[in-house]
Amino acid sequence: MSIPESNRGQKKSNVSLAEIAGEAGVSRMTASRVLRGADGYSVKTRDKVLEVAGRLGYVPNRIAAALGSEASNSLVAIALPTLGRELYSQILEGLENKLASVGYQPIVGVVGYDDDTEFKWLNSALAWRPCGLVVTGRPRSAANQALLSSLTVPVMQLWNLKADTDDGLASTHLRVGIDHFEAGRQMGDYLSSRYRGKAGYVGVRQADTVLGQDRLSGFESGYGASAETLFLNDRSSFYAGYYGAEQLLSANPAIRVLYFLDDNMAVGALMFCQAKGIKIPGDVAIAGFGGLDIGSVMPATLTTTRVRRLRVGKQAAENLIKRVTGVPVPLVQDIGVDLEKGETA
Amino acid sequence: MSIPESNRGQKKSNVSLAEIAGEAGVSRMTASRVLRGADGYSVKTRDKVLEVAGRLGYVPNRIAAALGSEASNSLVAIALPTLGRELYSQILEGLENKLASVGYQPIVGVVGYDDDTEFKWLNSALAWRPCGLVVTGRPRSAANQALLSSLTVPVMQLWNLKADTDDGLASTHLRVGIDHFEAGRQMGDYLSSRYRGKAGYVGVRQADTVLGQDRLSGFESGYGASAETLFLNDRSSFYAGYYGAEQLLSANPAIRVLYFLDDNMAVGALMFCQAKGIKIPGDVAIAGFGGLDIGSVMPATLTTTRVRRLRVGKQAAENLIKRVTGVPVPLVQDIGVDLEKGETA
DNA sequence: TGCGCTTACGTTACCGGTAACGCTCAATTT
DNA sequence: AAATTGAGCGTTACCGGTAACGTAAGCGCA
Repeated sequence: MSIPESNRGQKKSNVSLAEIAGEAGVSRMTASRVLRGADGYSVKTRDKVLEVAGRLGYVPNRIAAALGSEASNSLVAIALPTLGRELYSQILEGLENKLASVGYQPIVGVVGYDDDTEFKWLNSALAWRPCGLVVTGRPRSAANQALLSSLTVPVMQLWNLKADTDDGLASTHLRVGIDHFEAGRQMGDYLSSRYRGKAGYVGVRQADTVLGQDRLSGFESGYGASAETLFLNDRSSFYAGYYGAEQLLSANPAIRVLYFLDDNMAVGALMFCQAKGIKIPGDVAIAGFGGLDIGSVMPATLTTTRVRRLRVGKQAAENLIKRVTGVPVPLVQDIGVDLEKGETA
Repeated sequence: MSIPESNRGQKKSNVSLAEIAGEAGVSRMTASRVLRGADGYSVKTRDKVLEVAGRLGYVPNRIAAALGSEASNSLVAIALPTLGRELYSQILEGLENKLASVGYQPIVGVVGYDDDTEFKWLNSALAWRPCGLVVTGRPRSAANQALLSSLTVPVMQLWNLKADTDDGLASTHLRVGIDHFEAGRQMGDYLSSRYRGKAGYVGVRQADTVLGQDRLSGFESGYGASAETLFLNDRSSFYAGYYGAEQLLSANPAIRVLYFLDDNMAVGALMFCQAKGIKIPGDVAIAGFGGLDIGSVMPATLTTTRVRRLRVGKQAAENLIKRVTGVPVPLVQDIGVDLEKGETA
């Protein structure tokens, strides 16, 4: 079964274990052992097999391997609400970095905040029998809760740490992220130490889901007063912040402190105030969340909560893989945040 | 806190075709036909099989399907240089949207601009026998060129349209993206119609690769003069633009027009100029590339080249899938760009 | 010399699907 | 009435690996 001389180096994906074995004069099983780095072969055999595999350009077939032994699937399914903004795309970068470094491959899905989309995606992703699943923590429909709870593969819940939000994840599911209530509380606390007066908050709502509710609650708790709120039916964006600030401030001129869902919006608001001659932080103090790069080059550096997004992804991947491979790992891991005291508040 | 052996539970998805078939009183093959939507069964049989599959919560095993028929792999491997910034993450979002809508799954890899990383990733991704491959067009090492050229699955080259850049992609490979030379030329042309004087350009270099070279060439061609250039060994960022503008302007005070690798950097430069009291566009005109959202809320709207990033991804996925399924498709497709005449130039 | 233990393999039986082909039987054609 | 057809379904043989088990040769040791 040797490959004709003329075919060398072509059609890589046609080279199978059987061909390697034939060329090397051993059984398929022996070739398999050598190529997997299992033991049970002599140095001579190993060298011969590796030589042939290298010469023929053998690429192992993970599909067959995965079918053959249920345990050897190295696919990790990752569902993210969105990718277009820095937050989740950097988390994904962290996830991918770590996964790739230990030989795993991510299957990625963008499922928004819609239960139905998520449900469908989960089903098609599970058809690949991933060895692990990554989702973001959030309230879920009963169907999705049931599906996630019925799984035997490890599930990692990203970003949201709180277990008591009704996210339908069983207590065996892993969590890596931050405590959003605490992040909001910290910011509210800091602002209340420097300013008095009415607080305002601008966030967004997507598919009937209000994003960042825990942070808002924490903020109000820390600030010691409830905030005037405005929820835009939109994605978070610079423009949403610009527009939101305009709306909220004109409706509530007494607002002294403005908190935002994230830095994109806070920067937009900053631009709005700058355009309108509203003094920051003299007239209105502004705070965001996330610690995006843009904050650091603004005319006034943004007061925000810095989150190590790459780190969240890496740690999530690491813990998930540990669980997959049977290494003990903490159920919940808090990455923590840093309050960035900028010039806008 | 750690739960070592919780992996041991019952497998939810061990419902196999055989069980469905048994329950429904038909052969595996018939159940397979029904579940795949192939033909060759009666309405009665179909209803029975579907009922059983629904009741037992059958999730098809794509791994087995892919092994069984070489053609049925619905995995698409996607290699991106980075994910943290808006550009590639939005392209990925577009890719994923389209792929998911037609039942395909993306396997994602972040390979930077390093040939070795890309080579390793390609090999591990190919082990999943994807039905298509997406990479970004750029100069490649001989090994990577050879690998890509030896493949029998369709390859989609993203972003860079030019065929004559030494990217090692065979002429059968698909391309979707924009003409970067033309985009630069257009901008240079526009700026030369409004300003005279020395031009400057700030870009970045990563892993010995100068990014956006074609745009720079086009820009110089359109502007009618070569530019003072500065290449930072860094990722593109607001801060890089801030710093780059500072460096280049102090070294060449005569610069009248500043062009940047992308909008992130242009915005950073804008901030620098604003901080230093340099009038825009009175003293220096600034132009970026990409059309990021941030540009539209700046105190002065950014002059830039708008690119529909989501569209690039969607179209790339669409063309690739067409090729995979044998539908005729243009080899090269230009998404086009729009010159955005803002207030900074 | 015979017994057990290793080492280094080979054999067999799957994993869960699908392609290819074959069979049956009722409806239609000749 | 015999021949032809095709819808509907079953059988067989894989796909390319891996787990589990079997076995022959070599070695130490009683």
